[in-house]
Amino acid sequence: MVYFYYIYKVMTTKAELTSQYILEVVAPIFNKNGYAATSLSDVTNATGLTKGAIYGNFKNKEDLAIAAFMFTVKNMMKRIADHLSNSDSPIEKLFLITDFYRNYYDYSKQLGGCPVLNIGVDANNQNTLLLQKVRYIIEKIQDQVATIIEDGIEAGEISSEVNAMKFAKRIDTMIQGAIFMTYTMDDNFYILDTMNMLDSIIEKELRI
Amino acid sequence: MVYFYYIYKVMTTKAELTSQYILEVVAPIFNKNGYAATSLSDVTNATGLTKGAIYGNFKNKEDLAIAAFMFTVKNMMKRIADHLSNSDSPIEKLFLITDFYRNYYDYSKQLGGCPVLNIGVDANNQNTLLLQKVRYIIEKIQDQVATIIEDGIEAGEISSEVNAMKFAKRIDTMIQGAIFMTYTMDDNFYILDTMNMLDSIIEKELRI
DNA sequence: TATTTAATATACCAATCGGTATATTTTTGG
DNA sequence: CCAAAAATATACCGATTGGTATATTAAATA
Repeated sequence: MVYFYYIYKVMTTKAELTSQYILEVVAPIFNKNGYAATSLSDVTNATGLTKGAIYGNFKNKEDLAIAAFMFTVKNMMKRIADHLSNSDSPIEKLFLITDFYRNYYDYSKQLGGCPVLNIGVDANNQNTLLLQKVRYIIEKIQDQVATIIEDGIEAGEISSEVNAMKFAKRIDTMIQGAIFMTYTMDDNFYILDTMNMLDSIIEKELRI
Repeated sequence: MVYFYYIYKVMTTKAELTSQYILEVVAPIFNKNGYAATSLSDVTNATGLTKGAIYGNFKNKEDLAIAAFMFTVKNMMKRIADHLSNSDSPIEKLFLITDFYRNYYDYSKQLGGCPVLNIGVDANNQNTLLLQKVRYIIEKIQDQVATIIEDGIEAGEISSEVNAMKFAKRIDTMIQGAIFMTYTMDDNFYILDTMNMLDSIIEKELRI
């Protein structure tokens, strides 16, 4: 069998290539179904591999689920970072965040839904390790938003009276609520309306 | 065995009494764990009953899960209705809603979490019947909030320029986001901060 | 190309899954 | 209190669960 050697050189082993492939295929399934509702048959059927291959690359089901969550989240956060690179202005970056989430319903469907929402709810009172990962990601996202706001204050774009972290948490909370409602009701109104609302809040309460 | 006959007269059959008992015990378990992660052993262990009793009162696992969800939601909505009866003023009722949710974290923990959030996420792409029930409840809640706003407009308490349904959806979206964040991060800040925010929005954008 | 090593497939494990047919017990109405 | 009916318990079903030990195959090295 022939591999892409330039990738192969970076990945070094075939198992790492297989691990990557497994995650690509399996991540949306775990994200969509949740941990308990995803069986190893689902995994082997979707990948076309056997249990031997799966357990050769991942310690157990939990290990695979965690890796799948991190895989999805890293892709998503890279995508957001790319989008935010479209402006150097902190306040414009905030508008780019709402802009990103206006297309989030279509985009996240490919991932099997919003990983933070789905795994956050699924792991609560179920899987401690997975829940820890979700919390870590939420904190990371909020830190990044808070940093943008602080940069905006330093740059003189945003009022210095704003509590950056508190505001970042508010933005995050409203976005997650909108995502939940849009998915549950299958209605993009919630995301679009919330992003409009957030834009006007940023305009009124943040901009100097 | 001796029953409470005054209840017994209302309930007529012993099976209905048992059904009620099963739901009381099982509803928090389904709400906490989700459908797939709740097994019939969980149900029989928690109730101290056997499969015969469970399947004598409910058609199957799905039927039981739906009944459990409706049981929790009806209790919750009665509780909200009771709380809102503390005022006759529509705008005061809106403040009573945020007031209710300020204590929601502690209260809903007894239920095994927020049923709308938990089952909404769990049933998405998994259980069609259950998802339909969740949607029905969300619409019902939003209709009730919209009616309060419309009553407020009629009573001259709320600006007539407000789109009642749109505003009700916004309130609902923000509350659900706050609940998700508070549960996932195990931090009541999100609910408390969001309720403060909602209060000031009601004050600024609704009150005449 | 031969040999070692890594990766995957196969076959199997006990335990548990949701569900059911039937036996037993409990409750009900006369 | 007794017979009929309702409700619950028991014992079982095939299928599937996550996981593993071992056999086989593919890949890397020399």
